[in-house]
Amino acid sequence: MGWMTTTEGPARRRQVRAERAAVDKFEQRRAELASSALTTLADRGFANTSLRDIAENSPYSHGVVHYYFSDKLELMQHCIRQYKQDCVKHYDEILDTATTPKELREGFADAMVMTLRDETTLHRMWYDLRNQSMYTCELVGVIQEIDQLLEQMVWRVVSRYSELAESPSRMSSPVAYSLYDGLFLRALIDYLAGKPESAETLRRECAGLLAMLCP
Amino acid sequence: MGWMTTTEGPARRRQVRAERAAVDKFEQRRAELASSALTTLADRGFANTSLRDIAENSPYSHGVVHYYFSDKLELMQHCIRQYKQDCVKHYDEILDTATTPKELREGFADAMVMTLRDETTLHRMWYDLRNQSMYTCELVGVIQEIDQLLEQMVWRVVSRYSELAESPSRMSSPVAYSLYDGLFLRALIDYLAGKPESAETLRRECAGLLAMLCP
DNA sequence: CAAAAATCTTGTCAAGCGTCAAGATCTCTG
DNA sequence: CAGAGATCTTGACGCTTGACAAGATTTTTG
Repeated sequence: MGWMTTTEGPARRRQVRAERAAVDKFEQRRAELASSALTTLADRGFANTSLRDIAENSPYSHGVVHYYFSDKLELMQHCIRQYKQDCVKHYDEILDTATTPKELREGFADAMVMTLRDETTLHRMWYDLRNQSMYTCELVGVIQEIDQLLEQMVWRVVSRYSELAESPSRMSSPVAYSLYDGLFLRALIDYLAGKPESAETLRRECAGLLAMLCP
Repeated sequence: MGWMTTTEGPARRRQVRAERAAVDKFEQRRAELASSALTTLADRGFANTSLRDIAENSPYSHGVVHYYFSDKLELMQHCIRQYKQDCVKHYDEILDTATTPKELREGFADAMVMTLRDETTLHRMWYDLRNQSMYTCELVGVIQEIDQLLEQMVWRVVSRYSELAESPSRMSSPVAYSLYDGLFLRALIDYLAGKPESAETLRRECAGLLAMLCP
């Protein structure tokens, strides 16, 4: 046994390494294209994004898309999964650092406002894709994954707040998420409609809602 | 003076009537097309609806659209305004009939559930169009009109509830609307994803939120 | 280094889009 | 009823789309 048998000589090992490298490269290209797609989707919207647009925002030509993805839909799915990985990063560290209800309340509200300001178009895209999933059943699965992730994030905040405030939450996890989602979506729409003050409004509302959920 | 001068003889009056009839007919055709457009948008979505699709759901051929509308966008705008007229009808009568907090709470929750069940695709379309308005600034105006209408409707319910419960509301009008919108949108997504039980969940949540807003 | 495999570019295809214009058809007017 | 005007159909246009295939180019293999 061990790693030096007749069937696993140096040649074989080299081949394995090569295969792994090839796979990695393949996945890396897919990631690259998906990233270009995210950029494009963010500023042009699902309805107005063509595969050529996406390729133009990448180092490659339009034909390459079909080399790495079978379909426009498959690209979209990969796209959304990729978005998912970054979308709740900031929030968890707030949970760890906050030690008082007030701190958590304001930290969370801050984070929401930052998200609104710094990732405006990215979240516009999220809502656009989620809407698409109401028409395109192939997207339902991936969208649900992210929705779940976001719900869990909100719930971690709410239940931690409940701990710190020593008061039980008055709402279930899905409801808490729906409410915060409603607030954020409204703020986003207003923000994009040319009302920058909606950011500060969102801050107050987020903090207020948290206080309301655990009186 | 009066209506029988030399310039306003029978001929003139007939002409006026004809003109009015022509105008009415013109407006009626626009309404007819807008209605077909609403049907089409509701089941195919903004991204997948062409002017030919719309014409196919109408008694006319595709060319006629450009006889009554200068533009696809103008049709959309007319469309949305038309949707607006029906979208909050049911709710006001609940306000008039309810005499106790419980009655209002359950009446309102009922109405929301009915809307979810009976006008599923129509409201999917509403969210689709509202999303489009984040990319297409020509739509912002009309969308805001409806958003305002919906907000006012929610606010009438909340403040009436506050009266009946003899307890001041803890939330502003925009916040109340955002929260209910969040609940409804979530229920709609789940409902369309094949979870009919989300209707009953929505009922409980709507009633619960009202109770929470005015403790 | 040469053959083979992987990767990328380019050009093409049919289909569908919004828009428009010419002319058929219907309706009203004098 | 004849002519005029309003209304509607039909077919066409230039363009974009997702998809694909043939071949150029690069990378890997023996």
